[in-house]
Amino acid sequence: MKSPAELTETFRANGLKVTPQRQLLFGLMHGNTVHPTAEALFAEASARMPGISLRTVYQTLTDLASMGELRLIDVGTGATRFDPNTDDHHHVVCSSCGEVRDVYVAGSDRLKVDGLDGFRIEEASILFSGTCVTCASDTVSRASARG
Amino acid sequence: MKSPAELTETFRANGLKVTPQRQLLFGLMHGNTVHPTAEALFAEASARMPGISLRTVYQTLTDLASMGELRLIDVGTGATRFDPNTDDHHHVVCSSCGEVRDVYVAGSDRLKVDGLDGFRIEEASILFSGTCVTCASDTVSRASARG
DNA sequence: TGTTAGTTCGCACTCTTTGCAGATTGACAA
DNA sequence: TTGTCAATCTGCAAAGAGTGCGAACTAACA
Repeated sequence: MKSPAELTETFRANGLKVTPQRQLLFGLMHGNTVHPTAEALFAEASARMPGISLRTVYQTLTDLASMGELRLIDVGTGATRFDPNTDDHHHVVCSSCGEVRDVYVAGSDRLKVDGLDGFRIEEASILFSGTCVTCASDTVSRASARG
Repeated sequence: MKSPAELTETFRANGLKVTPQRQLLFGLMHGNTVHPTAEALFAEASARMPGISLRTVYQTLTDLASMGELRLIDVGTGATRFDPNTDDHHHVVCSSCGEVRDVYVAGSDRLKVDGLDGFRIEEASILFSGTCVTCASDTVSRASARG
């Protein structure tokens, strides 16, 4: 995703207005690596700008996504997550706490794939799931406590 | 997924009852390759057993999934889809009509993956998305019709 | 400073799925 | 065949995640 300053340019160039709400969201998303949900972003935004609406958060996020400035990701935890990293990458999700991290995969061009006949493929996404360190150690702690 | 007869055994062995509703759903899912949603299955079931409730469809599907007899898949089209194919496989979804097909991938063990440090990975799923033949030809037809 | 088109916000509403509780009914024993 | 009891079924309410809409507001530019 571009920097807040660049996005300001881009928005104006596209006939879109740059409002305080949008600037706030540009800032909250820029360099954000936690893959927040709209609700999480709304909480952060509300802390800095009381009164901002969840509707506006969804609106702006959708706009950014349709401009290709951020990616919508669905890791199966219910709510869509937003990722300002537009590099070619994939994700890993902790099935316990839902934490999401970026994953880079090389060599996918050498995979032998069977069953795509008839499809014109536009995208391939790989989602790893497992347990993050924090949740793994929590489990160990609880196990020790139990026995 | 096991055959309806085998599932009957398994259910009884696990202290679960085999009701007409469940038998119907066993039959509808066995060998089913369309990856139906609960709603779609409910429609089929209703045609054969008027009065069956959507709640029961969800219940039974969830039971089968927790017994490992079918997989819950989320291709980002809104509703969860159910897959009786429990082989190690992946999926491709048509971004236009939502059709889902099974895909077999070999060589994934040779991928170079960066970013999984700290995670104990339990699963990796690959989701291809693109346009199916039907939708591709529809697009062509419409384009021709337009001129 | 005025005009106007783009925005914001809140509310109602859709969609998918789950929780609950009373009415039913398999499964097994007598 | 009958009885018992836990498992099930069904309908309805409700939760979570988004989206459509319209009135009030405001950024952008003349």
